[in-house]
Amino acid sequence: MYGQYCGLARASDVVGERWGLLIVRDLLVRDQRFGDLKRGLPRIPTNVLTKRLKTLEEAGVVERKLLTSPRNTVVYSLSEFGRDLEDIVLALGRWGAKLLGEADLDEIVTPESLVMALRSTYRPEAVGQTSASYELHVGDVVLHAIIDQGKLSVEPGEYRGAALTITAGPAIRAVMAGELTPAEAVESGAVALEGEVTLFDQFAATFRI
Amino acid sequence: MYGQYCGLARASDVVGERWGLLIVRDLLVRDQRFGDLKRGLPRIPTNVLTKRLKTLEEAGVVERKLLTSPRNTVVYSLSEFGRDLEDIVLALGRWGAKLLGEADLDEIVTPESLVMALRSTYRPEAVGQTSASYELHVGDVVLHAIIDQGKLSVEPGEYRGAALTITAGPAIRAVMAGELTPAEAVESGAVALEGEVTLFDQFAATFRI
DNA sequence: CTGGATCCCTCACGATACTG
DNA sequence: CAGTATCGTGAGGGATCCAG
Repeated sequence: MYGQYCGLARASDVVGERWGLLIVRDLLVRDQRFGDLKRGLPRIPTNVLTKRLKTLEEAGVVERKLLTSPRNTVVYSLSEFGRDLEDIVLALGRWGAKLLGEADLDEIVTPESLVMALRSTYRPEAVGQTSASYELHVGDVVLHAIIDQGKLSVEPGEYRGAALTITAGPAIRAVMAGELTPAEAVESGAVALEGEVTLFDQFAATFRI
Repeated sequence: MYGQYCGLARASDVVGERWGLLIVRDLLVRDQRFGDLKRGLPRIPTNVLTKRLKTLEEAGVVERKLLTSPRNTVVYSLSEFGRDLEDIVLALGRWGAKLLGEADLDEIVTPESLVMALRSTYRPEAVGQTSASYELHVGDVVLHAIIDQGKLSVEPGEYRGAALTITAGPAIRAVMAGELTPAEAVESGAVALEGEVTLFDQFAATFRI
């Protein structure tokens, strides 16, 4: 399509089209059904989603699995080749995060986007070999991050027993970008804490744009 | 444009549009004038190139410089922020290289694409602390790679005094992918060597898809 | 209800010609 | 050389509809 015999051109063909990498992002968090993807990417037309999934499948990035367990449904899953995109998606998300200012009013945050945001901004050197656990609420989105001896796991959903529960709006980005100190964020009411509130400083140091 | 408050979505806005990353690729090799970019990307319409350059400039990825030295001309150059894309472009090119089969007849190889191909497939562990220098000819494209104590430099153009000069077609990919042994490639005439021909084995081990 | 297919409209892209 | 102008086409956006 670009007329170039070049790896980057081939990659652009497969995952460089509109919506392509966002679909991969969501699949990196967990397997998804068609409707899940549509819910996570509300602005994508269904015909485009269908087309992208077909392209990705033909390129060996995505696998289409038929589930018979509850009833016949389709699940989309990344192949091993597709999973190789993880570091690239994380790096590109980290790069693009520097372009994030305030959120537009019509912009949403999804569980998948936030999970990848935390995974991409994680700084192992900030935590050393310590451990911690956070439950994060941003709007309706709930996810949790567990750091076990320096190893990070971020997943969607609640985590009972999190050491610290953080409730915030998109302003959480300002904290992660260092534009707002943790103390200021709490004071202004932009962030609410529950649990070991002193851990919030560590959170802000651990996830950094 | 995607309705998501997400770093990856912002990155897709800026460099994810058609031709975007290929323009960045070419600028990673060297500063380029409008005509240089057009020559390196023959299939891009000039109005699209104009638009992309404007988008990239507004995002702070590209800087537009006015040269007065020979005469008034414009040169496009990556900003520091734009240079941060280097590892991502290399990784994505490496990933996409796995999708490269035979070249289509209408596909071209440019100096920029080949330079980045070598940079992205370089395996430092294959050379250790040794040194070597290669001049590579693929079609009309000439470039050279110099490895000095394990440190790689790949640039367009000739290099007088290269230890080994390699002349090949797109089949050089098959060697780098391990589908063709260096010996087979030479025997079949797909690759011609000049200089320290025994170095070709090392070349094939050093640049690996 | 899920997993799409279809329709229609718009706009971005592609090709080419032209200008300061 | 560095774009701008014009115009045709195809892909994307949005809503609705349909089959299992």
